[in-house]
Amino acid sequence: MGTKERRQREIADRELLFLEAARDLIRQDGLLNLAMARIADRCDYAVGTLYQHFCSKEDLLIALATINEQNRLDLLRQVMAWDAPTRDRMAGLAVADTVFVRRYPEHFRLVQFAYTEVIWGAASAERRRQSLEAGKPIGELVAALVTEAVERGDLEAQGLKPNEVAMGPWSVTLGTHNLVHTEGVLEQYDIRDPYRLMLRHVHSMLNGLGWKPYFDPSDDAALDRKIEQLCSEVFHDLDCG
Amino acid sequence: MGTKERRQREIADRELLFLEAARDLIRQDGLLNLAMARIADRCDYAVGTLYQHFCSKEDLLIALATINEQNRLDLLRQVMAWDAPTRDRMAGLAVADTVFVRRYPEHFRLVQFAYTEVIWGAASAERRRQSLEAGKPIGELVAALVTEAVERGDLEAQGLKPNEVAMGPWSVTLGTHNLVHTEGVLEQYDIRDPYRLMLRHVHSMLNGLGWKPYFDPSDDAALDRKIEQLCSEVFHDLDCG
DNA sequence: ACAAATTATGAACCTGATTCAAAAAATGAT
DNA sequence: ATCATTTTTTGAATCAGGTTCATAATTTGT
Repeated sequence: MGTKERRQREIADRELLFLEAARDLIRQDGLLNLAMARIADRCDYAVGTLYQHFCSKEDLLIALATINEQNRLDLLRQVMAWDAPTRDRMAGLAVADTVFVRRYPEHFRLVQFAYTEVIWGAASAERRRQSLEAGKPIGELVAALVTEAVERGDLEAQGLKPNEVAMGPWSVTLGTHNLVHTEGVLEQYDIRDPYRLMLRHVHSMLNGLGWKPYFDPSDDAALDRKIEQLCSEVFHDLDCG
Repeated sequence: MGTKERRQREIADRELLFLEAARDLIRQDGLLNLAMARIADRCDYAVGTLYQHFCSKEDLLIALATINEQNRLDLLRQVMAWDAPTRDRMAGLAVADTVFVRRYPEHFRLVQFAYTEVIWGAASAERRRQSLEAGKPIGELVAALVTEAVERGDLEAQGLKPNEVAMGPWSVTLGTHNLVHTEGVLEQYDIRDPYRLMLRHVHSMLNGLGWKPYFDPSDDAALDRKIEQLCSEVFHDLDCG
């Protein structure tokens, strides 16, 4: 009795269809102008059908952020599987984010909004659970890398748990994404290439954490080489700017 | 003819009244449940009057975030005026934020929301201008500190402009505030004292930037002493946790 | 004390999210 | 293939809350 399964698959496909339509609309008209009716329209379904999948607009936004995070996870996994020193992989995770931003320009803006009390709180409990669940592997990935670095002698944990160490670079990247998406700020402070700067600052922090081998953040050519290497060895097919 | 001035003052006072009511309501019922009618109610004014001050709800949110930032600026200025090495003052700025959070628990959550495309884009151009304007002194303050540090030989800029250096610690603190306000995340990664960790990571980054004198981030007692010192010498009257 | 100008009011309006009764489609037993 | 039953889809109606604006109240100037 494959009918039920087919149906199941169709439903899942439709959910994806809605989310992709939402993504398109956000890219096209901005998050500000996203309307449920328009998403349904674009997919030639009635709004009621859309509500069969998402119990509210907020719910849909969390769902969208969540599948994006899953795509991001794929990228991070590739970096993790890279045959390179722990430090290069750690820095590589930040590079992966810059690549991801090019592919999903709206993602971190959406994240900033979606994980706000207002949106998060209005999503369904189940959806929130899924979202947290989807985030778990990312945390584990980074924690595993920290653990490996400690084991290999590249890093001293100095009393911090892996997650606590990870929170350092994490806050740098998250903070940067935020600054990038806060209009007017970069212009005001005349910061031209925030993501390049992010990579430098990540390296400064890794240096500060004593994560070996030391890397000179002011060596632009070396940074270029690292990025180039990662892109050719890991992101074969992707736009590395 | 002081009548006009008095009137002016009354208007300004009322604006503050509205903003404080909004702040109270946010603390009480959450940003999610903030309603314009309720703000007006609580102040015993009609909604129309509220709209005489703020052309939209988003406008009000930006205004609230802006006056909060001005209060934050006061705190940061105190740190800047502290008679201490540049590095202590830099780290002190982060400590100031932790103090500020205790006083205005909703602020960074509000900021995260308000500076989102959706809210920012719906506020009036004038309000946005004011908000950027209000943020300027904070940037200048930090930039001035970086410049001073370079002049005193505490720090090598290594080709970065003051603002670009400042973006390092800035992203760490901003990122941390974000993590703190993203529900479920700290629990999931079992991070108990994010702001303490933030201070450690700020120090790691300052070490990584080569900002002298070196400070051992794993020395808990030393960190406590620094915090204690700042609180007694600068924040006499404030709750330093 | 009065006309003109300013300001405050809140019911009505409007937008867009959400619901739900009715219609359509799918299922499955005969 | 037919029909009763169940499931799914539909979109007009409802609802919530932000916003407007004609009217009322107040202030100002003479």
